[in-house]
Amino acid sequence: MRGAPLRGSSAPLPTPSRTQAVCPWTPSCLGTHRSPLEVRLGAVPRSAWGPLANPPGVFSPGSLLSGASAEQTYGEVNQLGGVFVNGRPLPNAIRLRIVELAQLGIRPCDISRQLRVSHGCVSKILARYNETGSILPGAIGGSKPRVTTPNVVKHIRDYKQGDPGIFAWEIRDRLLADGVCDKYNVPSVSSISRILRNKIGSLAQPGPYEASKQPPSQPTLPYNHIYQYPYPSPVSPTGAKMGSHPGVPGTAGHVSIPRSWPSAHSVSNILGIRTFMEQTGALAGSEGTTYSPKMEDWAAVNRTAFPATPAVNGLEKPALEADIKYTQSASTLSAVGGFLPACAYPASNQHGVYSAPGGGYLAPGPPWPPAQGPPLAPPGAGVAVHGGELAAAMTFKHPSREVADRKPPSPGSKAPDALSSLHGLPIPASTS
DNA sequence: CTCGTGACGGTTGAA
DNA sequence: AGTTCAACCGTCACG
Repeated sequence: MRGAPLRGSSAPLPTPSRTQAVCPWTPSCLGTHRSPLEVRLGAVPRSAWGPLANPPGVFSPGSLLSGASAEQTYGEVNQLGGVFVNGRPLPNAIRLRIVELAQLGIRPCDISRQLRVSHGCVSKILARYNETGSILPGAIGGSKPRVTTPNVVKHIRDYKQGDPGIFAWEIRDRLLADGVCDKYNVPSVSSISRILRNKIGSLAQPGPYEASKQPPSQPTLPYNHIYQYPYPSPVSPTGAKMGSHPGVPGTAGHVSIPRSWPSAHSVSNILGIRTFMEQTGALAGSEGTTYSPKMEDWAAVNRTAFPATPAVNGLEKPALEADIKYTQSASTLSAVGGFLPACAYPASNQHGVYSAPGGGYLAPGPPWPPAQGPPLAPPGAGVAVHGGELAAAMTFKHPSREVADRKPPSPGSKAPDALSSLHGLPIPASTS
């Protein structure tokens, strides 16, 4: 009922949106799924990104536009004028921005308008962030890690052989009892039945299965592995590993983003955001081109991302620049406060900006204290959790909130403060 | 006016 | 190689 006919892609872009989107988002994709950072930084998860990865090169905005391939489509425009790719996650940069703005106290509805992202999406991202501490989208596609690993199948077979009359639920219990599986990865009764039927039905066969491929996946690392949410593994939290360098793919990678938030970083991000937005007025510039620019961005983003280290460096500059620009922060804030009209959406240059931020997340990995306040921190805590930075943010929050609320006609007035705060942000409490 | 929520159409990747 | 399935996505519209 609700979904009226309009459905997701609100307006079918005039452009042909058919074809598979090439993932302009690539960047996002990268970043998003799995360990974005990781991916980019180096650990490219094989296939997963494959498609995505390629695209970057492929779909440079230019190409997109060029329309060479006729249909490359890429985006659609939502009711707010924002460009999105149906089915694909928003770019990390935007996701990050959403969270940052929220932490600054900007209301979701305002964030939605500013970034031209549906409020539902903003709500979802913020909710997710509060729950998991991650701004990253979940893993798309694929299947959950198999629970019926060879080892499990082997045990099932053993149980069955030992007691041909055993019921699936009994097997299940035994798997748990024997520690073969834990409650999270124990196969369902139906799965066990299927195994009995398909794989063990013909008990005789020892099962090519066993030997065959054993996914490295140990039962123990079920989801998170793949669906990595940023849970900082309890271990990492110390920040030890990840903390240090973002450059490093590892776990840090994916989680990284959220945690990384280098305060400073965040600041820069914010700044970046601004710039990005402002600069880009782009979208505004040419709506028609809209996508392309975006794509570019993304592509750009990706790129930056890709070149792992180098990228980082590259990023930095941009970031810095951004910062510098931002010094003017006032504008930024003002922007925030004042809310640029829709045009704010940065379509194009973002990448520049983004990249910076993107790198940002990666790189700085400091203080985010996911450590204690892991992902799951309570919603309320969510923000607070961040500890230093976030805390700072929080602090700002109120203020900023005020700012936001006021949205006084004269952005300038307060905004500046806010920004400055932001700068300070990282350590407001501590430093200041 | 906000915001949470669910349906929808879409993409992705493993099986 | 192609299909199926299940996961996720963002948008939209409702309440």
